[in-house]
Amino acid sequence: MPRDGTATRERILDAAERLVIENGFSATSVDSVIDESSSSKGAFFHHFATKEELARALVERYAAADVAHLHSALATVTAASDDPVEQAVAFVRVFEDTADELMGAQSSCLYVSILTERQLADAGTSEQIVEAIVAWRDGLAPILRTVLEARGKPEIDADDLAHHLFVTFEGAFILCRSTGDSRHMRAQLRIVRQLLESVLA
Amino acid sequence: MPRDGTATRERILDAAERLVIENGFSATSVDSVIDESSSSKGAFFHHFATKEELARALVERYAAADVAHLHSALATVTAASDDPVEQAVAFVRVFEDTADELMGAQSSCLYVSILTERQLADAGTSEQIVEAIVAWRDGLAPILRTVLEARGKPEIDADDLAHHLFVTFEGAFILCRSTGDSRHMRAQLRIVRQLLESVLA
DNA sequence: TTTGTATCAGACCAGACAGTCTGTTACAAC
DNA sequence: GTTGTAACAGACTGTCTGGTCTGATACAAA
Repeated sequence: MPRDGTATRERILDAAERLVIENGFSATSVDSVIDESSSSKGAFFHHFATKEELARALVERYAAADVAHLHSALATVTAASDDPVEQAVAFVRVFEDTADELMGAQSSCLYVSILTERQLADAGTSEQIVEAIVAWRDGLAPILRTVLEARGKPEIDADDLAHHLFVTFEGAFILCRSTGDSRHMRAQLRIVRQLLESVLA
Repeated sequence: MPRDGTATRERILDAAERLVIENGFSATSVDSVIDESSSSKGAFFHHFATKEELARALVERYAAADVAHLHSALATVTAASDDPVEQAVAFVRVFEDTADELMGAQSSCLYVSILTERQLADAGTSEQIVEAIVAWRDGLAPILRTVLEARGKPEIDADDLAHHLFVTFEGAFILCRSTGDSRHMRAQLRIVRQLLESVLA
Protein backbone atom coordinates (compact mmCIF):
# COMPACT_ATOMS: atom_id res chain seq x y z
CA MET A 1 0.00 0.00 0.00
CA PRO A 2 1.22 3.54 -0.76
CA ARG A 3 0.93 6.47 1.63
CA ASP A 4 -2.45 6.93 3.27
CA GLY A 5 -4.56 9.57 1.61
CA THR A 6 -7.56 9.50 3.92
CA ALA A 7 -6.10 12.37 5.97
CA THR A 8 -6.05 14.60 2.89
CA ARG A 9 -9.53 13.49 1.92
CA GLU A 10 -10.81 14.40 5.39
CA ARG A 11 -9.07 17.79 5.27
CA ILE A 12 -10.79 18.49 1.95
CA LEU A 13 -14.16 17.41 3.34
CA ASP A 14 -13.69 19.55 6.45
CA ALA A 15 -12.88 22.64 4.43
CA ALA A 16 -15.65 21.96 1.92
CA GLU A 17 -18.23 21.46 4.66
CA ARG A 18 -17.37 24.80 6.24
CA LEU A 19 -17.40 26.65 2.92
CA VAL A 20 -20.58 25.03 1.60
CA ILE A 21 -22.50 25.69 4.81
CA GLU A 22 -21.26 29.27 4.78
CA ASN A 23 -21.64 30.17 1.10
CA GLY A 24 -23.71 27.49 -0.56
CA PHE A 25 -22.55 24.73 -2.91
CA SER A 26 -22.45 26.50 -6.27
CA ALA A 27 -20.87 29.58 -4.70
CA THR A 28 -18.08 27.39 -3.33
CA SER A 29 -15.46 26.87 -6.03
CA VAL A 30 -13.22 23.83 -6.14
CA ASP A 31 -10.24 26.19 -6.04
CA SER A 32 -11.44 27.76 -2.79
CA VAL A 33 -11.80 24.31 -1.24
CA ILE A 34 -8.26 23.50 -2.37
CA ASP A 35 -6.90 26.72 -0.86
CA GLU A 36 -8.81 26.28 2.40
CA SER A 37 -7.65 22.68 2.78
CA SER A 38 -4.07 23.38 1.66
CA SER A 39 -4.24 20.66 -0.93
CA SER A 40 -4.10 20.75 -4.71
CA LYS A 41 -6.11 20.17 -7.82
CA GLY A 42 -4.44 16.81 -8.25
CA ALA A 43 -5.35 15.77 -4.72
CA PHE A 44 -8.93 16.97 -5.05
CA PHE A 45 -9.72 15.19 -8.29
CA HIS A 46 -7.91 12.09 -7.12
CA HIS A 47 -10.36 11.74 -4.22
CA PHE A 48 -13.47 13.10 -5.99
CA ALA A 49 -14.16 12.49 -9.66
CA THR A 50 -16.40 15.54 -9.92
CA LYS A 51 -17.64 18.38 -7.76
CA GLU A 52 -21.00 16.61 -7.54
CA GLU A 53 -19.32 13.60 -6.00
CA LEU A 54 -17.90 15.89 -3.34
CA ALA A 55 -21.49 16.86 -2.53
CA ARG A 56 -22.44 13.21 -2.15
CA ALA A 57 -19.45 12.53 0.09
CA LEU A 58 -20.22 15.61 2.21
CA VAL A 59 -23.82 14.59 2.75
CA GLU A 60 -22.87 10.99 3.45
CA ARG A 61 -20.44 11.97 6.21
CA TYR A 62 -22.72 14.67 7.63
CA ALA A 63 -25.80 12.44 7.72
CA ALA A 64 -23.86 9.61 9.36
CA ALA A 65 -22.67 11.94 12.13
CA ASP A 66 -26.21 13.29 12.44
CA VAL A 67 -27.74 9.84 12.91
CA ALA A 68 -24.97 8.89 15.35
CA HIS A 69 -25.79 12.02 17.34
CA LEU A 70 -29.45 11.00 17.36
CA HIS A 71 -28.77 7.48 18.62
CA SER A 72 -26.44 8.80 21.30
CA ALA A 73 -29.13 11.13 22.61
CA LEU A 74 -31.78 8.42 22.39
CA ALA A 75 -29.61 6.01 24.36
CA THR A 76 -29.03 8.64 27.04
CA VAL A 77 -32.70 9.42 27.63
CA THR A 78 -33.98 5.83 27.45
CA ALA A 79 -31.36 4.82 30.00
CA ALA A 80 -32.29 7.67 32.33
CA SER A 81 -36.01 6.96 32.60
CA ASP A 82 -38.72 4.49 31.67
CA ASP A 83 -41.43 7.14 31.47
CA PRO A 84 -42.01 8.04 27.82
CA VAL A 85 -43.04 11.58 28.76
CA GLU A 86 -39.78 12.13 30.63
CA GLN A 87 -37.90 10.48 27.78
CA ALA A 88 -39.40 12.77 25.15
CA VAL A 89 -38.88 15.93 27.17
CA ALA A 90 -35.35 14.93 28.17
CA PHE A 91 -34.58 14.18 24.52
CA VAL A 92 -35.36 17.74 23.50
CA ARG A 93 -33.54 19.04 26.54
CA VAL A 94 -30.34 17.29 25.46
CA PHE A 95 -30.20 19.49 22.38
CA GLU A 96 -31.47 22.53 24.26
CA ASP A 97 -28.56 22.25 26.68
CA THR A 98 -25.99 21.74 23.95
CA ALA A 99 -27.45 24.29 21.55
CA ASP A 100 -24.56 26.71 21.94
CA GLU A 101 -21.89 24.14 21.09
CA LEU A 102 -24.08 22.87 18.28
CA MET A 103 -24.32 26.37 16.83
CA GLY A 104 -20.74 27.29 17.60
CA ALA A 105 -19.35 24.48 15.50
CA GLN A 106 -21.44 25.41 12.48
CA SER A 107 -23.67 28.38 11.92
CA SER A 108 -26.12 26.40 9.84
CA CYS A 109 -26.99 22.96 8.51
CA LEU A 110 -25.48 21.30 5.47
CA TYR A 111 -28.89 19.88 4.54
CA VAL A 112 -30.17 23.38 3.81
CA SER A 113 -27.25 24.22 1.53
CA ILE A 114 -27.66 20.97 -0.37
CA LEU A 115 -31.46 20.95 -0.62
CA THR A 116 -31.50 24.56 -1.81
CA GLU A 117 -29.98 23.49 -5.13
CA ARG A 118 -32.29 21.10 -6.95
CA GLN A 119 -29.51 19.80 -9.20
CA LEU A 120 -27.86 18.20 -6.16
CA ALA A 121 -31.06 16.48 -5.08
CA ASP A 122 -31.23 14.94 -8.53
CA ALA A 123 -27.61 13.84 -8.11
CA GLY A 124 -28.51 11.43 -5.33
CA THR A 125 -27.91 13.46 -2.19
CA SER A 126 -31.50 13.73 -1.00
CA GLU A 127 -31.86 9.99 -0.42
CA GLN A 128 -29.25 10.15 2.34
CA ILE A 129 -30.85 13.22 3.86
CA VAL A 130 -34.24 11.52 3.84
CA GLU A 131 -32.69 8.49 5.54
CA ALA A 132 -31.44 10.70 8.35
CA ILE A 133 -34.80 12.46 8.69
CA VAL A 134 -36.58 9.12 8.83
CA ALA A 135 -34.14 7.92 11.49
CA TRP A 136 -35.02 10.93 13.63
CA ARG A 137 -38.73 10.39 13.09
CA ASP A 138 -38.55 6.65 13.84
CA GLY A 139 -36.42 7.28 16.91
CA LEU A 140 -38.83 9.73 18.50
CA ALA A 141 -42.26 8.87 17.13
CA PRO A 142 -42.76 5.55 19.03
CA ILE A 143 -42.15 7.32 22.34
CA LEU A 144 -44.61 10.06 21.44
CA ARG A 145 -47.17 7.59 20.12
CA THR A 146 -47.20 5.73 23.41
CA VAL A 147 -48.04 8.91 25.30
CA LEU A 148 -50.53 10.25 22.78
CA GLU A 149 -52.47 6.99 22.85
CA ALA A 150 -52.40 6.86 26.64
CA ARG A 151 -53.62 10.47 26.77
CA GLY A 152 -56.37 9.75 24.25
CA LYS A 153 -55.24 12.23 21.63
CA PRO A 154 -55.66 10.39 18.32
CA GLU A 155 -56.04 13.66 16.42
CA ILE A 156 -52.32 14.34 16.88
CA ASP A 157 -50.13 12.40 14.46
CA ALA A 158 -47.03 11.03 16.19
CA ASP A 159 -44.96 10.97 13.00
CA ASP A 160 -45.74 14.59 12.21
CA LEU A 161 -45.01 15.59 15.80
CA ALA A 162 -41.68 13.78 15.61
CA HIS A 163 -40.93 15.50 12.31
CA HIS A 164 -41.63 18.79 14.03
CA LEU A 165 -38.36 18.54 15.93
CA PHE A 166 -36.41 18.30 12.69
CA VAL A 167 -38.52 21.13 11.31
CA THR A 168 -37.65 23.22 14.35
CA PHE A 169 -33.93 22.55 13.94
CA GLU A 170 -33.90 23.59 10.31
CA GLY A 171 -36.23 26.54 10.79
CA ALA A 172 -34.18 27.77 13.73
CA PHE A 173 -31.02 27.56 11.62
CA ILE A 174 -32.72 29.84 9.09
CA LEU A 175 -33.83 32.24 11.82
CA CYS A 176 -30.30 32.35 13.25
CA ARG A 177 -28.91 33.02 9.80
CA SER A 178 -31.21 35.98 9.22
CA THR A 179 -30.26 37.90 12.35
CA GLY A 180 -26.87 36.34 12.98
CA ASP A 181 -28.03 35.58 16.49
CA SER A 182 -27.36 31.96 17.36
CA ARG A 183 -29.36 32.23 20.59
CA HIS A 184 -32.55 31.61 18.61
CA MET A 185 -31.62 27.92 18.43
CA ARG A 186 -31.76 27.42 22.17
CA ALA A 187 -34.91 29.55 22.42
CA GLN A 188 -36.73 27.55 19.74
CA LEU A 189 -35.75 24.21 21.28
CA ARG A 190 -37.01 25.57 24.60
CA ILE A 191 -40.33 26.46 23.00
CA VAL A 192 -40.66 23.01 21.46
CA ARG A 193 -39.93 21.40 24.82
CA GLN A 194 -42.51 23.61 26.55
CA LEU A 195 -45.09 22.82 23.86
CA LEU A 196 -44.29 19.12 24.18
CA GLU A 197 -44.62 19.27 27.96
CA SER A 198 -48.00 20.90 27.51
CA VAL A 199 -49.39 18.46 24.97
CA LEU A 200 -48.01 15.34 26.69
CA ALA A 201 -49.16 16.41 30.16
CA MET B 1 -41.90 59.33 -21.20
CA PRO B 2 -40.78 56.37 -23.34
CA ARG B 3 -42.46 52.96 -23.31
CA ASP B 4 -43.12 51.49 -19.94
CA GLY B 5 -40.48 48.99 -18.90
CA THR B 6 -41.97 47.86 -15.61
CA ALA B 7 -43.67 44.93 -17.35
CA THR B 8 -40.32 43.58 -18.52
CA ARG B 9 -38.80 44.17 -15.10
CA GLU B 10 -41.60 42.18 -13.50
CA ARG B 11 -41.20 39.37 -16.01
CA ILE B 12 -37.51 39.20 -15.16
CA LEU B 13 -38.26 39.20 -11.43
CA ASP B 14 -40.90 36.48 -11.87
CA ALA B 15 -38.52 34.22 -13.79
CA ALA B 16 -35.63 34.93 -11.44
CA GLU B 17 -37.73 34.18 -8.36
CA ARG B 18 -38.76 30.81 -9.75
CA LEU B 19 -35.22 29.89 -10.78
CA VAL B 20 -33.55 31.10 -7.58
CA ILE B 21 -36.03 29.27 -5.35
CA GLU B 22 -35.56 26.15 -7.45
CA ASN B 23 -31.78 26.15 -7.98
CA GLY B 24 -30.28 28.69 -5.60
CA PHE B 25 -28.87 32.12 -6.42
CA SER B 26 -25.33 31.31 -7.55
CA ALA B 27 -26.55 28.34 -9.56
CA THR B 28 -28.94 30.64 -11.41
CA SER B 29 -27.11 32.34 -14.27
CA VAL B 30 -28.15 35.69 -15.65
CA ASP B 31 -28.45 34.05 -19.06
CA SER B 32 -30.95 31.50 -17.74
CA VAL B 33 -33.05 34.29 -16.25
CA ILE B 34 -32.97 36.06 -19.60
CA ASP B 35 -34.07 32.92 -21.44
CA GLU B 36 -36.80 32.11 -18.93
CA SER B 37 -38.18 35.65 -19.05
CA SER B 38 -37.82 35.99 -22.83
CA SER B 39 -35.87 39.20 -22.46
CA SER B 40 -32.29 40.11 -23.30
CA LYS B 41 -28.96 41.05 -21.81
CA GLY B 42 -29.65 44.66 -22.61
CA ALA B 43 -33.00 44.55 -20.84
CA PHE B 44 -31.59 42.77 -17.80
CA PHE B 45 -28.69 45.12 -17.19
CA HIS B 46 -30.87 48.12 -17.93
CA HIS B 47 -33.10 47.22 -14.97
CA PHE B 48 -30.42 45.75 -12.69
CA ALA B 49 -26.89 47.11 -12.52
CA THR B 50 -25.51 43.83 -11.21
CA LYS B 51 -26.70 40.34 -10.34
CA GLU B 52 -26.47 41.28 -6.67
CA GLU B 53 -28.94 44.09 -7.24
CA LEU B 54 -31.33 41.52 -8.70
CA ALA B 55 -31.07 39.69 -5.38
CA ARG B 56 -31.97 42.85 -3.47
CA ALA B 57 -34.94 43.54 -5.75
CA LEU B 58 -36.13 39.92 -5.42
CA VAL B 59 -36.03 40.02 -1.64
CA GLU B 60 -37.67 43.44 -1.53
CA ARG B 61 -40.64 42.31 -3.60
CA TYR B 62 -40.92 38.93 -1.87
CA ALA B 63 -40.76 40.38 1.65
CA ALA B 64 -43.35 43.03 0.80
CA ALA B 65 -45.76 40.36 -0.44
CA ASP B 66 -44.99 38.28 2.63
CA VAL B 67 -45.80 41.10 5.04
CA ALA B 68 -48.94 41.96 3.07
CA HIS B 69 -50.02 38.33 3.40
CA LEU B 70 -49.41 38.54 7.14
CA HIS B 71 -51.48 41.67 7.60
CA SER B 72 -54.28 40.23 5.52
CA ALA B 73 -54.44 37.12 7.70
CA LEU B 74 -54.21 39.20 10.87
CA ALA B 75 -57.06 41.42 9.75
CA THR B 76 -59.20 38.39 8.99
CA VAL B 77 -58.78 36.74 12.39
CA THR B 78 -59.05 39.90 14.49
CA ALA B 79 -62.29 40.75 12.69
CA ALA B 80 -63.71 37.27 13.24
CA SER B 81 -63.27 37.11 17.01
CA ASP B 82 -62.30 39.13 20.07
CA ASP B 83 -60.93 36.12 21.94
CA PRO B 84 -57.12 36.08 21.62
CA VAL B 85 -57.05 32.26 21.86
CA GLU B 86 -59.46 31.95 18.94
CA GLN B 87 -57.50 34.61 17.07
CA ALA B 88 -54.19 32.81 17.47
CA VAL B 89 -55.58 29.42 16.52
CA ALA B 90 -57.53 30.84 13.59
CA PHE B 91 -54.39 32.64 12.43
CA VAL B 92 -52.50 29.37 12.09
CA ARG B 93 -55.56 27.76 10.55
CA VAL B 94 -55.61 30.35 7.77
CA PHE B 95 -52.25 29.07 6.56
CA GLU B 96 -53.12 25.46 7.31
CA ASP B 97 -56.16 25.73 5.04
CA THR B 98 -54.24 27.44 2.24
CA ALA B 99 -51.09 25.32 2.56
CA ASP B 100 -51.64 23.53 -0.73
CA GLU B 101 -51.98 26.72 -2.77
CA LEU B 102 -49.06 28.18 -0.84
CA MET B 103 -46.91 25.19 -1.76
CA GLY B 104 -48.25 24.87 -5.27
CA ALA B 105 -47.15 28.34 -6.22
CA GLN B 106 -43.61 27.80 -5.00
CA SER B 107 -41.98 24.68 -3.71
CA SER B 108 -39.83 26.57 -1.23
CA CYS B 109 -39.09 29.99 0.24
CA LEU B 110 -36.88 32.64 -1.30
CA TYR B 111 -35.50 33.51 2.13
CA VAL B 112 -33.80 30.12 2.34
CA SER B 113 -32.12 30.52 -1.04
CA ILE B 114 -30.87 33.98 -0.15
CA LEU B 115 -29.77 33.29 3.42
CA THR B 116 -27.90 30.17 2.33
CA GLU B 117 -25.30 32.33 0.58
CA ARG B 118 -23.53 34.57 3.06
CA GLN B 119 -22.29 36.95 0.36
CA LEU B 120 -25.89 38.03 -0.26
CA ALA B 121 -26.53 38.72 3.40
CA ASP B 122 -23.52 41.02 3.34
CA ALA B 123 -24.97 42.70 0.26
CA GLY B 124 -27.91 44.09 2.21
CA THR B 125 -30.62 41.50 1.68
CA SER B 126 -30.88 40.19 5.23
CA GLU B 127 -32.15 43.51 6.61
CA GLN B 128 -35.31 43.20 4.58
CA ILE B 129 -35.77 39.58 5.58
CA VAL B 130 -35.33 40.49 9.24
CA GLU B 131 -37.93 43.24 8.82
CA ALA B 132 -40.45 40.69 7.55
CA ILE B 133 -39.63 38.25 10.35
CA VAL B 134 -40.04 41.01 12.93
CA ALA B 135 -43.37 41.97 11.38
CA TRP B 136 -44.61 38.40 11.82
CA ARG B 137 -43.35 38.29 15.40
CA ASP B 138 -44.89 41.65 16.29
CA GLY B 139 -48.14 40.72 14.64
CA LEU B 140 -48.61 37.50 16.56
CA ALA B 141 -46.71 37.97 19.83
CA PRO B 142 -49.11 40.50 21.46
CA ILE B 143 -52.03 38.12 21.01
CA LEU B 144 -50.05 35.24 22.48
CA ARG B 145 -48.73 37.39 25.33
CA THR B 146 -52.24 38.29 26.41
CA VAL B 147 -53.19 34.63 26.71
CA LEU B 148 -49.93 33.49 28.31
CA GLU B 149 -50.25 36.15 30.99
CA ALA B 150 -53.90 35.32 31.60
CA ARG B 151 -53.02 31.63 31.88
CA GLY B 152 -50.13 32.37 34.24
CA LYS B 153 -47.38 30.95 32.07
CA PRO B 154 -44.51 33.43 32.40
CA GLU B 155 -41.92 30.75 31.59
CA ILE B 156 -43.08 30.77 27.97
CA ASP B 157 -41.65 33.68 25.95
CA ALA B 158 -44.30 35.16 23.64
CA ASP B 159 -41.73 36.46 21.15
CA ASP B 160 -40.06 33.07 20.84
CA LEU B 161 -43.43 31.37 20.50
CA ALA B 162 -44.38 33.82 17.76
CA HIS B 163 -41.04 33.19 16.04
CA HIS B 164 -41.85 29.50 16.17
CA LEU B 165 -44.45 29.93 13.46
CA PHE B 166 -41.85 31.39 11.10
CA VAL B 167 -39.48 28.61 12.15
CA THR B 168 -42.15 26.04 11.32
CA PHE B 169 -42.75 27.54 7.88
CA GLU B 170 -39.08 27.51 6.96
CA GLY B 171 -38.40 24.12 8.52
CA ALA B 172 -41.40 22.62 6.75
CA PHE B 173 -40.17 24.01 3.45
CA ILE B 174 -36.89 22.16 4.03
CA LEU B 175 -38.75 18.97 4.95
CA CYS B 176 -40.90 19.23 1.82
CA ARG B 177 -37.78 19.75 -0.26
CA SER B 178 -36.10 16.64 1.06
CA THR B 179 -38.90 14.23 0.23
CA GLY B 180 -40.57 16.22 -2.52
CA ASP B 181 -43.83 15.81 -0.61
CA SER B 182 -45.55 19.16 -0.18
CA ARG B 183 -48.12 17.66 2.22
CA HIS B 184 -45.63 18.10 5.06
CA MET B 185 -46.42 21.82 5.09
CA ARG B 186 -50.06 21.30 5.99
CA ALA B 187 -49.15 18.57 8.49
CA GLN B 188 -46.61 20.77 10.26
CA LEU B 189 -48.97 23.74 10.44
CA ARG B 190 -51.57 21.36 11.87
CA ILE B 191 -49.11 20.23 14.53
CA VAL B 192 -48.29 23.81 15.46
CA ARG B 193 -51.98 24.63 15.75
CA GLN B 194 -52.58 21.59 17.94
CA LEU B 195 -49.60 22.47 20.12
CA LEU B 196 -50.85 26.06 20.37
CA GLU B 197 -54.35 24.89 21.29
CA SER B 198 -52.81 22.76 24.01
CA VAL B 199 -50.58 25.43 25.51
CA LEU B 200 -53.16 28.22 25.27
CA ALA B 201 -56.00 26.09 26.69
C1' DT C 1 16.74 -3.31 -6.88
C1' DT C 2 13.03 -3.15 -9.55
C1' DT C 3 8.41 -2.49 -10.36
C1' DG C 4 3.78 -1.06 -9.50
C1' DT C 5 0.52 1.98 -7.81
C1' DA C 6 -1.87 5.24 -4.73
C1' DT C 7 -1.07 9.93 -3.75
C1' DC C 8 -0.35 13.92 -4.91
C1' DA C 9 1.46 18.75 -7.57
C1' DG C 10 0.44 22.23 -10.77
C1' DA C 11 0.33 23.81 -15.70
C1' DC C 12 -3.15 23.87 -18.86
C1' DC C 13 -7.74 24.03 -21.42
C1' DA C 14 -12.56 24.66 -23.15
C1' DG C 15 -16.65 26.49 -21.78
C1' DA C 16 -19.50 29.39 -18.87
C1' DC C 17 -20.02 33.45 -16.52
C1' DA C 18 -21.08 38.39 -15.26
C1' DG C 19 -20.75 42.48 -17.20
C1' DT C 20 -19.79 46.00 -21.41
C1' DC C 21 -20.64 48.32 -25.56
C1' DT C 22 -22.67 49.75 -29.70
C1' DG C 23 -26.34 50.27 -31.64
C1' DT C 24 -31.80 50.51 -32.57
C1' DT C 25 -36.61 51.52 -31.49
C1' DA C 26 -40.52 53.46 -29.39
C1' DC C 27 -42.57 57.36 -27.60
C1' DA C 28 -43.09 61.93 -25.46
C1' DA C 29 -42.16 66.84 -25.30
C1' DC C 30 -41.62 70.91 -27.98
C1' DG D 1 -40.70 67.09 -37.62
C1' DT D 2 -36.97 67.28 -34.54
C1' DT D 3 -34.92 65.92 -30.49
C1' DG D 4 -34.16 63.53 -26.22
C1' DT D 5 -34.24 59.54 -23.69
C1' DA D 6 -35.93 55.23 -21.54
C1' DA D 7 -36.10 50.63 -23.08
C1' DC D 8 -34.39 47.40 -25.18
C1' DA D 9 -31.35 43.82 -28.60
C1' DG D 10 -27.36 41.16 -29.09
C1' DA D 11 -22.35 40.77 -30.27
C1' DC D 12 -18.36 40.84 -27.58
C1' DT D 13 -14.75 40.42 -23.69
C1' DG D 14 -11.91 39.30 -19.65
C1' DT D 15 -12.12 36.37 -15.88
C1' DC D 16 -13.32 32.40 -13.40
C1' DT D 17 -14.65 27.48 -13.25
C1' DG D 18 -14.73 22.57 -13.37
C1' DG D 19 -12.03 19.28 -15.19
C1' DT D 20 -7.67 17.15 -17.73
C1' DC D 21 -3.00 15.84 -18.28
C1' DT D 22 1.73 15.08 -17.51
C1' DG D 23 4.69 14.12 -14.19
C1' DA D 24 6.85 13.50 -9.58
C1' DT D 25 7.19 11.00 -5.14
C1' DA D 26 6.46 7.91 -1.55
C1' DC D 27 6.04 3.30 -0.30
C1' DA D 28 5.01 -1.72 -0.58
C1' DA D 29 5.60 -6.15 -2.71
C1' DA D 30 8.60 -9.23 -5.51
